[in-house]
Amino acid sequence: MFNPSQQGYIPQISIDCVIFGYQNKQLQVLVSKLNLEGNFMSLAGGFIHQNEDVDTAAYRIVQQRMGISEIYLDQFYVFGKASRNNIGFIEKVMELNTSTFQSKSETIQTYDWFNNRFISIGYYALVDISSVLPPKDNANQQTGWYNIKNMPELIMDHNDIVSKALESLRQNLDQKLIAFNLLPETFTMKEVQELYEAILDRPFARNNFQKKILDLGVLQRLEKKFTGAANKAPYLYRLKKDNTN
Amino acid sequence: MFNPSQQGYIPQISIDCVIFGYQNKQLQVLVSKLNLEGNFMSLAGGFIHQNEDVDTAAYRIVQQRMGISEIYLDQFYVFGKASRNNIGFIEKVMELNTSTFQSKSETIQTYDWFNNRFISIGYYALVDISSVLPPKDNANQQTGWYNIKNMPELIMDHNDIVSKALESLRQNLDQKLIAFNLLPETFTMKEVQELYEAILDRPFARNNFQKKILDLGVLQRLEKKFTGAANKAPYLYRLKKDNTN
DNA sequence: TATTTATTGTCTTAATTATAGACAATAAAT
DNA sequence: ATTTATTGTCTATAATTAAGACAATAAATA
Repeated sequence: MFNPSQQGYIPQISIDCVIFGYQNKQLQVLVSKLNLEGNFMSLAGGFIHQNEDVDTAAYRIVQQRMGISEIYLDQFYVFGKASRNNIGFIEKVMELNTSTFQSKSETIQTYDWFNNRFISIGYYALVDISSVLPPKDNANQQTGWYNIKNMPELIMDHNDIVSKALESLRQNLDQKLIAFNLLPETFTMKEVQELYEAILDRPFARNNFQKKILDLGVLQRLEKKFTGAANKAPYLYRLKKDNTN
Repeated sequence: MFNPSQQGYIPQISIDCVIFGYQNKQLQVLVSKLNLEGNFMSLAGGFIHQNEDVDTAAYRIVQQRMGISEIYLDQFYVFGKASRNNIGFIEKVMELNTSTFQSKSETIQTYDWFNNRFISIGYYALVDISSVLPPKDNANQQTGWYNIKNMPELIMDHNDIVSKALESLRQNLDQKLIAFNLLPETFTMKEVQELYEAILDRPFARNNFQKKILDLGVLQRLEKKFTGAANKAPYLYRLKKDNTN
């Protein structure tokens, strides 16, 4: 984000990624606290190399952040307001980081390309939280997963980007079968239901939900899961590897 | 498109607009033959001024082409392959336009910015063909409306852009009620049905289609339309001005 | 003027899908 | 052996969608 040069990047275009995870029966978004004085919370973002597909750049940005390579990504919207620049953000940063940035004029010159108006391409990523390392910066305790219902204030228009990403995720949920990207390899039907309830923020009837999901024909039933609870054990499921089987 | 300078434009970003119309019971797309030797057919495209919203730029591009101001527009996809540049296109143009472009090296320098890799933001527009002037360039007879089922070969990846635009239009048709933007102010139910059949490329049962559309509650029934045909005259409808009424 | 013809608007019925209710199966605690 | 909480699946009901039927009608035809 603070690469002081735009060498090799396409100017005035950025990518912002809303990384969704699922934990504690709630949809979560990965937010990074920037390594600066002041409470600057941000989505995973970056720029596009001259010889790089936009999709590839988005993968790179999320991979660097998450340390995993198999990631579900969807491009969902372009944020293109003329007023969309980093000036207000940079000014706040300089105000609170006088020791880091010597003089205002020098800073403005160094980050000149960054002060430009930027068009941002929005992507959302769906990751299985349980398969990634706890995404804490050593320095920044506040970096991590935030409940979508209780997001902190983010820099620039990142809160709007999160809202639009959630809207798109909800839209696509039934057409593409992407929710399973938020779950571990194997899962129970109840976990699927709770995930759908978290994403769509509404309850489902257990009996009918199970039928609907099984009728999709994309799940493979595995052995029962040992829970230790004093009741019938649920089956584990996983996505069929191949639809032709 | 052939502005020889990028003065004031955001570099390496373009907008391409798929302008949809409806005529002869078929969905049509507006295609322009470029004012050059050779059969270069293109979508309506352009660039974004530094101080202009991306949405505003798209409106400007379509308005300049259509000569009308009330236009329905939707941003639908970003085309961002690294290989997406104009070099192959420019080379073909130069090959066929030796008198216009003196020397190859000079041309390449003049259009240097244009030879860059470009990221294009796709919009589709829905216009009422009957309310716009016949969009013929005086010089270019081939400029005009083309049946979506019989598109000519377009420059660069414009055929792919059309395909993706149609896909998005179909997706949005039921959620947003945008089809009426393709019809004149007043229309019969049969015309609505034929429009839906053209867009979705499948038949609808007349009785149930009429019920479905009327149940939306967005249409206002007007007087009967005189057809002169030896049968019952159909009602005219128009969109309700205000949903609260 | 009565009849015919083609199309429109709407009603009724059938089929399908979604929602709600019911209950046996079961894993461990009592 | 009984109790308890949860799971998987069945049946019954409601709602929606699709198919069939028919009267209304505008102008041509007899």
